[in-house]
Amino acid sequence: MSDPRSARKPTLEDVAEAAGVSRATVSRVINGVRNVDPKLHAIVWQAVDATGYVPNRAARSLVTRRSGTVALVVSDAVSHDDDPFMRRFFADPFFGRIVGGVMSVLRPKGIQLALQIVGTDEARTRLVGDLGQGQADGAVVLSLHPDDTLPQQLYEGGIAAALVGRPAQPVPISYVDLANDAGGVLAAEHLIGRGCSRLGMITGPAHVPASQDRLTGFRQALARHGHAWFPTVEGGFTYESGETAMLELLERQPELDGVFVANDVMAQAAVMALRGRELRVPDDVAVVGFDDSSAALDARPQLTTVRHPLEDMAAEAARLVLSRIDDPSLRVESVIFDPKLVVRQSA
Amino acid sequence: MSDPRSARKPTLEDVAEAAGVSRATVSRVINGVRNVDPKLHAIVWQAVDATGYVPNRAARSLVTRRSGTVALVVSDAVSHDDDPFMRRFFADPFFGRIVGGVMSVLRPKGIQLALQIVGTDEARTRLVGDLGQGQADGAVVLSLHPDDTLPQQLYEGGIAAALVGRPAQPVPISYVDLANDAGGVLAAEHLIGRGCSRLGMITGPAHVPASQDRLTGFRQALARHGHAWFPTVEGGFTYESGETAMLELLERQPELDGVFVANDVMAQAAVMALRGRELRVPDDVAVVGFDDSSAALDARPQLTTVRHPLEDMAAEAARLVLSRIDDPSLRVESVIFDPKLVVRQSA
DNA sequence: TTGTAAGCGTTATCAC
DNA sequence: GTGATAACGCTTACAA
Repeated sequence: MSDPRSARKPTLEDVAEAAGVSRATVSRVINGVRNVDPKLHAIVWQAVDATGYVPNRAARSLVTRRSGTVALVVSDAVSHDDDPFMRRFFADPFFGRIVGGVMSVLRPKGIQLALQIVGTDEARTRLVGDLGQGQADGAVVLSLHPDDTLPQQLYEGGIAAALVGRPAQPVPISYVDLANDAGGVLAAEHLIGRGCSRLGMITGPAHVPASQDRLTGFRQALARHGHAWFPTVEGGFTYESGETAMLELLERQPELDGVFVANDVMAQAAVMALRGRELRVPDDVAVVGFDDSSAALDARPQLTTVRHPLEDMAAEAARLVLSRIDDPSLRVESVIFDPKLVVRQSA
Repeated sequence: MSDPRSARKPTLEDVAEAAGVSRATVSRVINGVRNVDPKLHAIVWQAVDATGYVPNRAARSLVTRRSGTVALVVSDAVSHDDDPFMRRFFADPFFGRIVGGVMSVLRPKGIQLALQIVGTDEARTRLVGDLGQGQADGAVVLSLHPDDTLPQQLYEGGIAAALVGRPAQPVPISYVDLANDAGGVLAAEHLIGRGCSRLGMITGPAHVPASQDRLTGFRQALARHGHAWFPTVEGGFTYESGETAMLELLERQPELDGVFVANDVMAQAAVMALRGRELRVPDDVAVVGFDDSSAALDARPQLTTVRHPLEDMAAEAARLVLSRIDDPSLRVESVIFDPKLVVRQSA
């Protein structure tokens, strides 16, 4: 074959000719439509092979009105291109784990994943238009901002979509989420179970619903055990903030013997801060993290933590989108995952 | 608007009617072709607005033979769906940083990013076919395995592509890479400059070209300064392996006063291991990492490290692909980035 | 069971 | 400068 770029790519017509049948028959064979003579079946596939035919997606979706693509949309408040937040976001395992989860269900079905980042209202509106036009058949959505309007717009646009994480505002769109409060309960029970009595918590940012829920669950479980009050310090899910928060918590409650930290990265930092204060983990202070990320494994001692099954959740979100594409009349659905406690060495 | 899903989407024809012009004129206006009466220009855009028209990508690319999509291909040796390696890969910031870099150049141009994972030879062959057919106009490729055949296949298929990282086998395809050896030199000079004389290195996996280059650079620089030999231990780029390697290195050279570690994660582990041995960093042993990842910032003391500008490199790879799409006759090009030393506290 | 032919929504080549 | 009109490659009634 000469220059493959200039060479005209074989079409259905070419295959048909090579097989001595009509274009329609070839199409049927390729798409696995029944009512085709088994003999032709073989002949056609042979011709496909001989010609090196590959279906043209554009032509196909033009008529089927299906793109065979699902979009993974990251919707953020403000993100010009070199937005430091987005830089951090992409570098965070959170993003990759979701991609991996979504891929695990899309790939076997031969469905494409198209990545979309929308930071402005204009971009959001355009996205909904593009999706409505069929650029993708549906979307798995990561809505990063509490008052993001995208979920509502997707609903109004009639787009098949599923959110990863409960929407801050109630919207008739399917979503998957983690029972974050149950995670808080798990942490509390474990800490109390091992005899801790002077507890504290390093929370995530107050405006993040998941943070709130973790705190709520932790608080309620402690209350059930008679701990009406405990000190909390708000962190920002970063290592730095975890370190600072731990130190502040220690100041507020020097007798501390157990901490629940809203994510592993901060927990890892907390452990280091405690060691810096000559406090042994878990003997003097027990630490429970959240996520079961690599930070939990990389901490010394390794972190006892609450497992956040992000990959599974993202995969389920993809499944929700797919089933809704198949049958748009399906009712809105939410799937809540239960967190599990992973006991290691820090508590 | 009734049910947006069933509603027929407006086409060029509808806009044309609303504007009182022909389909062709509307097309011209939308695509910014000159030779259009400025008055009509305004009228048409108004009609577009009024009708809520959004161009149909499939129809457009059917005729233009352009998909407006670039693929980000991850080519791995063996990856069935729940392959633990891929799980780790996606959770690693490496992946996300590349996505971010690629997106930063694609997004402003309105080009889609389609993610593709190919783990088997069959998948690779199909991918090349799909790309040849125009599923995407080009590809940014992450080839994870030393004897990956994909680069060669892409070349033979005449696909516009650029690799992130030098291909293990020489192939006439553009790529971007980091001068890893120069990074090794930087580390050596710095360590020697601060007076270290009993040095060692924790390398990456031997089969990874980048690992080799970092070692080579480090070795050559040391040789220039009269250090003919130094102990090395091979790690696997993981925290765990960094910890083990550090301990072994210490056993081989108890007098160690400086280490170069091939990535930050292992360096972070090394620092912890040293502290566990009651050795102060950097006073007793200086540590230089590689990557300037979040692990460098999260380590205590924070890591002096060699910056790996992954985002910039990925962005450049995207640019190479784009220019090659524009002009397929462009010659193969490689862009090598220079690493920089980031001095913090560990050395 | 197979073939014929009518679109799908654009862009691009012509005349006008 | 603008408007018909012919592709682009495929799926899918409808006929045979």
